[in-house]
Amino acid sequence: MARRTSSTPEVLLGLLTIEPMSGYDLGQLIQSSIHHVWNESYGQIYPSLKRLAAAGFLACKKEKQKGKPDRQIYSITAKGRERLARWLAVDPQPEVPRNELLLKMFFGSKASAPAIRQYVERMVERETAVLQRLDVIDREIAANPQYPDAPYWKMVLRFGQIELNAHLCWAQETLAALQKLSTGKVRAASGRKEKSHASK
Amino acid sequence: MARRTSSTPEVLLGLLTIEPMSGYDLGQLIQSSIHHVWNESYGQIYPSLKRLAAAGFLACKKEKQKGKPDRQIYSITAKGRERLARWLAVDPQPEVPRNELLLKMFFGSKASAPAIRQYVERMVERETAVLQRLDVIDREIAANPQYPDAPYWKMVLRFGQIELNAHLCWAQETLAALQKLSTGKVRAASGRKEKSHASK
DNA sequence: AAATGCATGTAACGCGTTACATGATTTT
DNA sequence: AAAATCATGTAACGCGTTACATGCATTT
Repeated sequence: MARRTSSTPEVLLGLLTIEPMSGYDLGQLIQSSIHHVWNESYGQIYPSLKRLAAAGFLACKKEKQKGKPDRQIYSITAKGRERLARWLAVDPQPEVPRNELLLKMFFGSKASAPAIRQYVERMVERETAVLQRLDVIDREIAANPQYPDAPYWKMVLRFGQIELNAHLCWAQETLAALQKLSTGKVRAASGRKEKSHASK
Repeated sequence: MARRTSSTPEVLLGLLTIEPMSGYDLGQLIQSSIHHVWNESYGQIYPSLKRLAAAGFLACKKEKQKGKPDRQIYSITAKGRERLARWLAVDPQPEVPRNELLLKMFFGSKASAPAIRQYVERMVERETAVLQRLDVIDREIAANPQYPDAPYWKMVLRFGQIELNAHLCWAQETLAALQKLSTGKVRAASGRKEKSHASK
């Protein structure tokens, strides 16, 4: 019966080791830091925080604001740190791969040649943009060496840079192969026409 | 309210363009072909096939077997091919990234140094093994050039090879960085001890 | 005698996104 | 006047895995 496998509570615990924050802050921080590695929506964040606080992994202080609703500021407890440590001691499990681009390419002969080329070109656009964003993050990390996790953040960042560059290499190779494939087909077709009387 | 985004029906339609098959066959085929790109469990496959057949995207023939239960052989219909083509004409959407290894590394300072090294070493073991499996698949594709999708299968395969090699490069770099980080810490700690009287 | 494989399927459950609700403040 | 931002939260729904059920045949 589908035992729990989600890391959502641990992400929140981990980010709250940086400093106490509200659910809204956590959502913002996820967007600006680990967005390329992990994602959480508010629909997950708020209920998770409540459960974690109820179980004693987090403490919650209400911060009153004029006009705006109260901010619920959560901070990690000793119990929460223990849970985070237990989770970090377990080897990370590989994700189930789900790559829609590759899936569609796998059925390439059923798609149009321009459509497939566009799959790859769009991917190049997307990932080139991400690479540029990683450069910005790189400078942010370099500017904040006071955080004890900074060297690890750098390693995570390097993963993204190396992987995305590899993807771009693949894209170049693939666009060339697609080109060859379509010209090859055209030539074979016109060749068949020209000497169709000689076939078989 | 969470409109449908799953590609499960289309995977099944796509694989059934190769040849008519049963749900069990499809499960086996997924394991042996696109397992590194996409995954489906029987709990998804069987109900999906039923729905697709009920909607006219697939036809179903019962094949009686002695002893064993009947095999339900599904084949794609013209309507099914249209649906597949419509799906292939839409640009693939990038997946939401969820990489537990990188997530745990992000919180590296809260984990033990040996644990983190092990994250990376285990990944190297896993992905090295996958690279070898891809080599086997490579030879299988080369031995079966009669399938019209074979050139595309090769491109998908190349993606895996290039990406995994990039991961292994990152792993080398990261293991070296982790080494430096821990020796640096040890030196700083022993340095502090030796001239603690001089500190601050 | 017990375990594994073939082959089909259903039920339960956890996960995660999206949509919606609220309400004040600030910006356009 | 309308839209966006801050800030919190809930409800509905689809997705996907796991566990279970069945039953015969073959293997250990």
